Amino acid sequence: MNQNIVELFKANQIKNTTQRHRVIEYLIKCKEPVTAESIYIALFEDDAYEDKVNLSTVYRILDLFVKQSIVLRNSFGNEHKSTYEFNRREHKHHLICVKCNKVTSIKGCPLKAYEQDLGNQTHFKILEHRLEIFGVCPSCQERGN
Amino acid sequence: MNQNIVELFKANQIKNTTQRHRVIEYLIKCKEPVTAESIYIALFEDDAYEDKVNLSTVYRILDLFVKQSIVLRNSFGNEHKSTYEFNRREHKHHLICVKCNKVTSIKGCPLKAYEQDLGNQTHFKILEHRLEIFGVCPSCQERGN
DNA sequence: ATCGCAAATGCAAATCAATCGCATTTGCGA
DNA sequence: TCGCAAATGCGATTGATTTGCATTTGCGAT
Ligand SMILES: [Mn+2]
Ligand SMILES: [Mn+2]
Ligand SMILES: [Zn+2]
Ligand SMILES: [Zn+2]
Repeated sequence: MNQNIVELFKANQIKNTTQRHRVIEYLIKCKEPVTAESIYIALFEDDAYEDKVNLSTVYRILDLFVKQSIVLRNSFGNEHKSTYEFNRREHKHHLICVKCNKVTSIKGCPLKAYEQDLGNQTHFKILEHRLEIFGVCPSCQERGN
Repeated sequence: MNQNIVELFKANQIKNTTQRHRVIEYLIKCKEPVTAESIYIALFEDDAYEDKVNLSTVYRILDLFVKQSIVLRNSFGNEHKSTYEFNRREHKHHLICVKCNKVTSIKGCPLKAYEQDLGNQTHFKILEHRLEIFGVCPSCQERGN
């Protein structure tokens, strides 16, 4: 029973259930965004617990976490499935290899000034942005094609 | 029978069927990205033709157009459905109102230099990027909330 | 520590976008 | 005009996500 997670839930008024605990514990360990299905499988295969967490429950838990901004939901490229990642509260973007689909996080944002200008020009109140950059990763370049 | 479209198809070795003609004709008219379903409905309601185009056919036609780069496929935010737009061959981004979901196209790209740097740092071969900016449009700001 | 009960979960069925199999139709080169 | 590969219509299917409902569980109040 990870005490940091208990605190996190308390701070967000989230009831501390076994299932929620396991989901967020797993997401915190993940270095890159994962699908609901892959969370389900990972928890299923985790020998530390005997029970598996129902897939609908995984979805319901993720919805809750996203609503509370504990977790971020993405969907890259034109995939019609979502991926989820623990919200580490750092503004970042993603670099995606079009060959192997590997997702790399990149910190640092080149858009501060641009957003300012854009707000002035369009009279939108700019809130946030999403930037995905596509390319071929070093390994895939080596392998050719 | 729009002759420009006939030429466009010929140039891309696409057989000129009634259904394809109607789909691209409609997309060319659209100012913003639309879903497959909304194309289907628009064609269905178009009094200029008696027949409707089957939804599967709309999807197949869109896949073909996307493969040929005549049409671009997007999916905004965390929507798990795609939108399509005629490829006007201009690099652009989208500004999306988080209240009314209106999508506005914005031309001009602030990322040229950044992509260069990023390629050098990560050794990825950078190919393209997708930038979506979220905010509140002027009308929604007026209406308050 | 126990109780009560609203909230959370499990399971199966439903939904929604997108895709597919197959019988029928159609565009287009010969 | 003909022949036929390619395209379409239509119904069934898939894959991701959501929902209804009966059962279980966490946790505040006793
Ligand atoms: Mn940024
Ligand atoms: Mn750009
Ligand atoms: Zn790669
Ligand atoms: Zn708006």
